[in-house]
Amino acid sequence: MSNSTPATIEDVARIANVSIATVSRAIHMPEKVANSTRLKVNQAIAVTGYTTNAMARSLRLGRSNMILVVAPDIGDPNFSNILIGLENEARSHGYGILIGHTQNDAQRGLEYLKFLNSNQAAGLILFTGILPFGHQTMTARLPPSVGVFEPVFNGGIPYVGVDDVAGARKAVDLLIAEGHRKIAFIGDSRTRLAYSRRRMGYEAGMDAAEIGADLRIVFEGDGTVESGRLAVEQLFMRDTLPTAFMCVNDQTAIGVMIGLKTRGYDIPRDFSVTGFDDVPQAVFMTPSLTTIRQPRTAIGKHAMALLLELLSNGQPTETEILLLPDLVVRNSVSAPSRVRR
Amino acid sequence: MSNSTPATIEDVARIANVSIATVSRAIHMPEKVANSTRLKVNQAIAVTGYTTNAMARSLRLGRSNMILVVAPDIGDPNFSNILIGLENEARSHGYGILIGHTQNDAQRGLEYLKFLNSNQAAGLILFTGILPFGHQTMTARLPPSVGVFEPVFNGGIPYVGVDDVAGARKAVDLLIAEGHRKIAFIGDSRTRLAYSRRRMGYEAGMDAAEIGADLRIVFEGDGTVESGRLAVEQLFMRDTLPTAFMCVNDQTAIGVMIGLKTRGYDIPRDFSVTGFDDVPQAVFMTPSLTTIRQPRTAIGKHAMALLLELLSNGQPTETEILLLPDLVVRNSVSAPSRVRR
DNA sequence: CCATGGTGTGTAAACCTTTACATATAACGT
DNA sequence: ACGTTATATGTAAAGGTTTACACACCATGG
Repeated sequence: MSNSTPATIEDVARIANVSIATVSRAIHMPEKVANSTRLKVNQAIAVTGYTTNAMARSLRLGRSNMILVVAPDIGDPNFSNILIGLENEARSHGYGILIGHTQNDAQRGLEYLKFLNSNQAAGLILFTGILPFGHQTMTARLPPSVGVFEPVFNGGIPYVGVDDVAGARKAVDLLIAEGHRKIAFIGDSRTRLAYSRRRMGYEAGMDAAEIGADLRIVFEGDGTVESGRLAVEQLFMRDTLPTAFMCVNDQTAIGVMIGLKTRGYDIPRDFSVTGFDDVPQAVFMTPSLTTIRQPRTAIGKHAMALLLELLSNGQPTETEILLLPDLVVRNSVSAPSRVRR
Repeated sequence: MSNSTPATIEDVARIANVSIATVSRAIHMPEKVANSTRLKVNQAIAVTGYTTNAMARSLRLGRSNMILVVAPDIGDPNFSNILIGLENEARSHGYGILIGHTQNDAQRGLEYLKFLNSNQAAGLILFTGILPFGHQTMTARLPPSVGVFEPVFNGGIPYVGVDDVAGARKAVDLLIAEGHRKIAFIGDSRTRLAYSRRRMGYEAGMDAAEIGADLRIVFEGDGTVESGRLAVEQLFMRDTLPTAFMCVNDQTAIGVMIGLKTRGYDIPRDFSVTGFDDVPQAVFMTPSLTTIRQPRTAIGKHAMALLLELLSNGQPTETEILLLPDLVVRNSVSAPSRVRR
């Protein structure tokens, strides 16, 4: 029972008085063994406390039951919730999850490539738009892979993300519904494709409301808190000001709010602000931030489901799954005040 | 080269014209093989792109090179940074990290126990004070293990944490140095041992300043935002109020600040507030929160180093490592105002 | 009664390493 | 020259599992 070495399939076979092949079958193809035998085997398993040695199994099968998740930054607030979705889905199908984070370092990426090459992972989930494997990327033999959030640069890898255009549209539509016309978009078209798409949502919303280019203000930031603050500074130097700031993400929105508060303005009385992502601190801001919530757990779940399908079928059913994010209304948006500047 | 199946040690042996044993030795005990041979082998490895099959290796060696990290909540802001420390240290010693989160569910815990029993992990890092393996805990055969943050209930498992007493002492000393005498401690003696220790730091600081029991106020909360808010409500109903709130963690401090702001008070002019942990949103509060920062990455690094030592030595050098946390001074503390209430 | 087929089980090979042991060669001291 | 020792390499077993193949048995249909 509490022996020093774990029980093997052979121990079970001896006790159940069958061959090891039968034990293996009783476990993995129960319908192939007689009821009476299956019973004996199960009892023997209970007695010995046997659990199958995953290493031996993986070796024999030529594939592991582990899936590698590679992310540039584990600390990213998006990450942990997506991970929950990934993990739940994986576990319910007998897979485990292995996490690697590259910190955008090609050297570290290579280690994961080696890891993959040594067959230690059956599949790969990528949290970055570019393969983190340095210059060997092109020749790399990858296991079935799925991208999260962004299409992976090297074609042929399906991905699961969020419909950024539709999400951004929800934000701009809210502002317009509240009566705003002159709405600034504080964006970032360089770092992430998702950010460009959010801009598209903004433009589409403005188009739909037939708000002309003269009332549109687009500030190119870089998605950081500081860039939001900077945007406010810059816009204040110009002549015309918006009544609302639609920000490409929550970080930027936080920066905008800091900038506005520093200048003594009240949000949302003087200016409305929206974000995107719903990071954890969004709810703790004063005022709490109206934003677009990433369906993080769902993204994880879908990504893993897609990967598992890939692992069994070999062919992806879909090459792109976009989930619809929700608008979270909090206190940073109101109707524009009549008396303004 | 880009074959369908990965190269094995046999391929390398054939090309280098040596036996597989020599290849294995050239890799793992280079000093045991002649220079010329080593060269041939290395070339052959380069040609074939060989990487050793981790599963076969683990099977033969009877242990894996993976370490399981079990945490109740991956989303915990403390988690990701500790993970970075764990991961860096592990990787530099040839180990990989596997993450499991139990969501405090015994069923899930059992799955990890099975996982451990099947030898898939060489060691275990526990992020919880209790073994998450349900009632089987007592009989469980565990691999070398290290706790993080808290001593693990089942004795004999060394742990790495933070010196909560000293950390709390820093907070109370700051308040006293600013001139506060009547300092309330909003605590939680039930859920985590760490929280009791912080209380001890508070008492020690008050003792050292010779502040009597009549000026000490202790409110028992439960470490949540809501309990902080509640504490304010309750204390306002009593006669005497403190000039400063020392909170057992940042969540509680956030609640206290919300409570005070709701009543129209200004922080830190009317009341000073301190937290503990330095969660990410602490810096985004208005005012930003003065708190005690957990040395998260260092905790991870030390925990893993201790585990690796256990894995090689078998015996822990130390049974408890306490790291000293830093005081982070922000804007939620000032001298008590003369005119009050 | 025999041919056929289905069902349940066993035998043994294969997956890829590592390493104890054996062996071959070289170096050295006498 | 020969025994002794050190050095370098090879042979083969072992680790725990899965599964193709073979086999035994029984039922069915003619």
